[in-house]
Amino acid sequence: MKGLSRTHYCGDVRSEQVGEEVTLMGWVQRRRDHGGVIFVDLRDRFGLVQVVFSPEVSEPMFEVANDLRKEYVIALKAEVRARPDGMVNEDLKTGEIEVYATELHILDEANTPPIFIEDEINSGEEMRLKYRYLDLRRKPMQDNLILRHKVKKAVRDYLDSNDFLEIETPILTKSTPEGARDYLVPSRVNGGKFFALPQSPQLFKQLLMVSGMERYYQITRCFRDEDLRADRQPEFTQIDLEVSFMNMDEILSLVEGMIQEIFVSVGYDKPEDFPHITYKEAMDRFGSDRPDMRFEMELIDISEVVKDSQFKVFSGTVAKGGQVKGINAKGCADFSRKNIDDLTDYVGIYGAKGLAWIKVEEDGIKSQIAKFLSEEELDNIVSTMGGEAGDLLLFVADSPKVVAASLGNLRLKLAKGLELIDEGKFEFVWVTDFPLFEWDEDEKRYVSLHHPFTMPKDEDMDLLEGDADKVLSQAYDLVLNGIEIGGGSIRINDSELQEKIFNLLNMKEDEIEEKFGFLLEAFKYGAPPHGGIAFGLDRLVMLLGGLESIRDVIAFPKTQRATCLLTEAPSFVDQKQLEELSLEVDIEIEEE
RNA sequence: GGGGAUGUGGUGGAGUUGGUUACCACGCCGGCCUGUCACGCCGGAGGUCGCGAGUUCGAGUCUCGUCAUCCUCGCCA
Repeated sequence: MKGLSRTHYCGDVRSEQVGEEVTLMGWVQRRRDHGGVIFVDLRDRFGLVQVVFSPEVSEPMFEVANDLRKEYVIALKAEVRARPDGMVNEDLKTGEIEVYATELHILDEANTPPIFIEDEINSGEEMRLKYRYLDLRRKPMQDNLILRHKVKKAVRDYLDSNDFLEIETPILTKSTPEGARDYLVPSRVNGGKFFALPQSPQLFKQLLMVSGMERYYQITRCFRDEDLRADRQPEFTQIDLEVSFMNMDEILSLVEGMIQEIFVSVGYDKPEDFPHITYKEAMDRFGSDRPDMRFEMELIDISEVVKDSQFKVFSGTVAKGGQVKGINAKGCADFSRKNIDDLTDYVGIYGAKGLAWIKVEEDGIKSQIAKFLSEEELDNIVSTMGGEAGDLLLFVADSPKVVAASLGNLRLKLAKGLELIDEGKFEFVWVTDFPLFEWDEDEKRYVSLHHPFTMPKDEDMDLLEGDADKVLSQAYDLVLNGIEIGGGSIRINDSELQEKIFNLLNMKEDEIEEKFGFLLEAFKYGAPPHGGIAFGLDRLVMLLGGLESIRDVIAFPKTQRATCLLTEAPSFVDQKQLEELSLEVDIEIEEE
């Protein structure tokens, strides 16, 4: 660094330093050449400061300043001066001063960057990902990573003060059945065998409870080889924790404290309300197990009202065990045919075969289904739906699953379109009382809704014999603004009950022994009651930052095809590497 | 695996019913300028229109295929 030693960050120079000599380092944001004087905005992580180069100070230095271009890395000595009258820049934290360069060194030249280093996004995401290191020079991206850091620090401070220990668990671990597809890692030493990257540290954290660690946490990477979304990456970060000797309510209030600490530490109001809703109620009222509580527009069941109607689409669906539900789009009676057709297409994505509508207008009802319904039935429907003049009532008749998915998502779409959502608001809700099992039609067996280590509710234990699909679990999800940010459960700590659950999942004795024998064995040596939860750090930071995608809070995220545009991973490997790993690749490798 | 959107100089976009030399902004290069801060002014360079076929006298534009990025259904214990 040409023997210089940095004395200040660019963004930190203030009027107090007027008259002092400072040594600054950073990147050239912009150069303004006025012939006789050159201004350079110098940028580092902490801000911008205006540097003035004058030939009167040093002719050779001025010549060097002439060669400066965007993103050159420079070091300089300069005198801090107050700006002349009327020259103060209100938009800059350092706007009251400028620094007069006395010595200038170019530490590294720079090619013209392919994307602009500006606060506003001026490039497509493909460019931003390919040149991620440049995208990360932009202040909004730096702010996102700073926010992420603050959240992690708040988590560590809070959990540390509550006697939690941060303990690492293996990244190379064992493939498990159930759940998401594993990322596999071949073992060279044990040819033909594979490690799996963890989908979560679930089994290890339970073993740590058997070890008597009592309170464990870890901010750790998890891997799932499934298709990506705006809020799903193949590797993502969990705030994972587990405690012994706490019941569900105690765990929930413990983590509510953590959430409060996080919010306060990043400058938001402390959230106070963490209401509870059961899974069933969430599905009934919102058509989702992660309801967005920032607005109303709940789903209303009209099955009883229409079950005997002449309109076969409604009555027939009810007769077959389906349901008819609707939502009331307040004030939307002026929607055009085209609008409604679009909404019909939209619910089609979720399997709905149609979307019935009723417009409630001053002079009566307008509806494509009015002719199939009696006046009394129509009146009944409108009053059940709370319909008033100006409202648009929208209905789906189908299986409960399709009704929930289509109306639940329609509710969200309408709310966004009608701007019913206060974007500055944070609304939490705990979803509890999840079913323990779900019937898998493809595999013709029960699968765990949460995971196989989840404790059934005490009062449902006897239902395990014969009525397994009715058993509720001691599982809980924390939902924020319609996004699941955390989920956990009280775990089974009894090897006999655990074996019974495995059996209900139709797992064979030898499979249980091979996959989970070590866990069942561990539970025979005194396992404390325990439970825990894992938060999706990326999603949480995304929400706190008011962002649309977790890619914006991950330094080097993957594309939707699960590739890295920067490193071009994944890639083919040498034949020699494959041979060492006892692997053969069964696809044509295209010539470069 | 399915549905949808997008792809045009370095970047972001426009490009009509298929028809002269593909346009604009920013950026870049050169010149001028001692108070700018998205500096200004003058001049200049820079394009296989993602890729491959097809239709046509003629394709950025139409058709088919393919690749990439994004949104999404399935999937995600």
